Amino acid sequence: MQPENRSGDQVRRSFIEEARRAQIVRAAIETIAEIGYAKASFAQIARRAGISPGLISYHFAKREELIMEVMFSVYGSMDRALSDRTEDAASCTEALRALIENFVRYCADHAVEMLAVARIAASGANDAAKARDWVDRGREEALTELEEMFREGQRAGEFREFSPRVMAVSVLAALEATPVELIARPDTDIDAYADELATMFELAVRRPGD
Amino acid sequence: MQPENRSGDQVRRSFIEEARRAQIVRAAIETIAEIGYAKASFAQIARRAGISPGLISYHFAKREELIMEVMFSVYGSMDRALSDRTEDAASCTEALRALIENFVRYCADHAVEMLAVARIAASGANDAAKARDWVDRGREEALTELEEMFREGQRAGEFREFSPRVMAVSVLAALEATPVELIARPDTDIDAYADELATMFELAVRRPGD
Amino acid sequence: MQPENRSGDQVRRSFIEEARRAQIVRAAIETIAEIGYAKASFAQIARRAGISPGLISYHFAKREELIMEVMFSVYGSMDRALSDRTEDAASCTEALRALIENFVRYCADHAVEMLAVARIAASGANDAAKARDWVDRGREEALTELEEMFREGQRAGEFREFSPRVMAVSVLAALEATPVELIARPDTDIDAYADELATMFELAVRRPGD
Amino acid sequence: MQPENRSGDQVRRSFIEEARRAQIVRAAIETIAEIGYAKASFAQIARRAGISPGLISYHFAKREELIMEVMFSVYGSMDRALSDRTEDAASCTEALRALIENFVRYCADHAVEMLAVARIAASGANDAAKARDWVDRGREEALTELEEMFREGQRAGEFREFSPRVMAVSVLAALEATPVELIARPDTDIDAYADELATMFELAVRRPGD
DNA sequence: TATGAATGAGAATTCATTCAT
DNA sequence: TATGAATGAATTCTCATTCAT
Repeated sequence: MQPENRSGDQVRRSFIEEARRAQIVRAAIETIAEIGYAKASFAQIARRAGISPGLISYHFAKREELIMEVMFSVYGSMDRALSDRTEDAASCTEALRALIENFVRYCADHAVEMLAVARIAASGANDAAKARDWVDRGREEALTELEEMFREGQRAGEFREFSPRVMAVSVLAALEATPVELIARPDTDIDAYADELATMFELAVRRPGD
Repeated sequence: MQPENRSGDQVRRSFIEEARRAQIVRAAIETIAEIGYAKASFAQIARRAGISPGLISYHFAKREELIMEVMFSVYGSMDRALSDRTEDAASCTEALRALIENFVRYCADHAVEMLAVARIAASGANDAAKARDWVDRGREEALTELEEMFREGQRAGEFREFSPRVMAVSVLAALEATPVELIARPDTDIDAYADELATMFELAVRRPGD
Repeated sequence: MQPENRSGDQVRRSFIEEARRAQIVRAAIETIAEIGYAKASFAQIARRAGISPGLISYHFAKREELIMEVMFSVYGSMDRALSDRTEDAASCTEALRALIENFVRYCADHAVEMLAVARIAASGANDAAKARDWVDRGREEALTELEEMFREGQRAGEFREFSPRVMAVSVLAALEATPVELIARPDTDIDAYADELATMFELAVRRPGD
Repeated sequence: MQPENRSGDQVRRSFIEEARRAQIVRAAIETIAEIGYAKASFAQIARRAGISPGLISYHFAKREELIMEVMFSVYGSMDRALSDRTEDAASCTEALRALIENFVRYCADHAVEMLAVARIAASGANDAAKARDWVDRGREEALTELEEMFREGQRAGEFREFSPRVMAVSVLAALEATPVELIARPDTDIDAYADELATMFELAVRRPGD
């Protein structure tokens, strides 16, 4: 669901270095989710990680690199979680439901990460420009895949006639709105939420009368 | 669709001052929409307006005040545009369609403004905190109104049983996704887009079999 | 009690111009006394005078000029008030008492002006440098005159032996502390205050046993 | 002689950091004493300390914090120096003399510091407001203590009848005038100055005929 | 004369990044 | 590797002063 991975960053890194990088990325995610991108200075992130600000620069050449690592980390994990499970769908309707339910459940377990990347993408900061472009490309790919799925469902006579693009945009918007809602209302029944969403779009795409 | 207006800022302002303020607000909106909130410094905004950076401070006591004026300006105009037209709906279904179509058409005419306020709200910046709170309150009100509309439709037997909250969140998300889509694809047929969106949610809410 | 007057500012000024200048000087004095030198911007002074900030610059070439006019105005009036009355003293003791009592009474009537010039002199601001120098020269002259008075009293056998300089510094300090005290405690009985001060220094200077 | 010390700023600081802070405080004191509060910008202070302006902000969150540190530093040292020595006075007369002499001697050794805090207190600047309040409270306390001492001397029949308040104000004024005088006349004989001042006020307070 | 909008020169402050240790 | 002190660039904000009206 995301674009090509990190170009050619085939840098050999020791185990300990990888661990530090992961720790810093984790601290960055939490800090951004909690206080927002603009206030997530190296000082804040370092404080949360229990290290010194200089160490972040030691491990990441530029702030941009750290932010991109956040992206790779979050979307990598998300892609792994979602891709396994959407394959074996018997119909487009089932595939759509599976996609929505899996995504919502993933959000429930990773709301902080989702919030962090959303904040990065939304921030107009210079350091986040590359990340934003990357997210935008990823979003466009996701939209294309969704459109393709809708077109297939229409070809198969499973879905009614509608604009695959508008439907894709709306499904994606509804999905992306989930983390904020789950954080705002932590008591939300996840399965019910997922089912509501899936049902809503099932009704929106199915042939009338089916 | 937005919270109470500016408390008691009944400052008398000359015509020329009002014009300048409007010009600066306009330049701020365009700058934020184009290069993002974080990069929209006074220097950038002033450059676009063809004035000196100091003049912005001359007209707006704090950056926060400028940002709030952007909010008031955009949402004020939006409220005026949307409120007139949603009243006279014969049914909840019609009301929902009217709301969606009006909103989409408004977005088509004011995509830049909508993008700017979205970016302000998403920015974690300190100067935007008040604006973000204000938008959040407005969004919560909008959700409540939508939920109420759905509940009424359900009471009236017009809508099927579903979670008003999830539906409201999804409708709002789809609406809020519109400006980005319209800017990304300027050739989009607005009326078609609005109709697609309205139909989609009509099908999602109506009683099965109707 | 003050140094040579304004060097060569023999500018002819119309009556109306003099009136404006006086009005601005008055507003400056009140503003500085009330909110302090640092916050007494042209905007503040103009607001109090009911005019526009630009008009101050129209009448005073530099801020420094306005500040100097404040000085001339306050010390001019003070000199006039004090000089008339200290002449006809029969003894140094009487002269000292007359000086102290006259000064205290003058302070009581002009506390605001005295506070303003004190604040100007104490402010390290660039614009106040000339005024500060001028006050310093005036203070030095005043000290010299006091010292001379003490020496004369000592020569005449009226005063005990003491350091005229230390006594002069202390008398001046006590006098200069008066405005602040009178403003802090507006209910102070002026005549009693003046008498206390005069008596205190009479006892401090008189020959023991007298 | 000063109000309660810094509330609860028990921040752990490394040795090197403490040293830098002290160096900056020192540079601030000297700069303020030399060129005045208003001109003592971070740039000036940093130039004197041989560091970059940003480093001051690195060590002190706000300008106000630096200014308060100047206050704590100066008055802390002063309180330590004065409190030890005024306790064991056999009479009020002796206590008064001890107070005056100790203060003058302290001023002789710390004229620059005394000048700096006086300038801070006199500056109307916003950043100095807290310091000014603090000094004002301290001054009021000092006056109260002096008044109390005078009242006690009067009750004991040691002092004549006079207004303790006026005497306290005048003594404090004379003391506060000392640093300026000592800086203006560096050759002043300190012990003689102290003795003159003490004698002056002894004569002013003692019962006539004693 | 008078206005008040406009400028431009500082000011403090924030922060990624560097570097000596 | 790690620290955290230090730098320097960028930003907002303040104001005397200027200038078109």
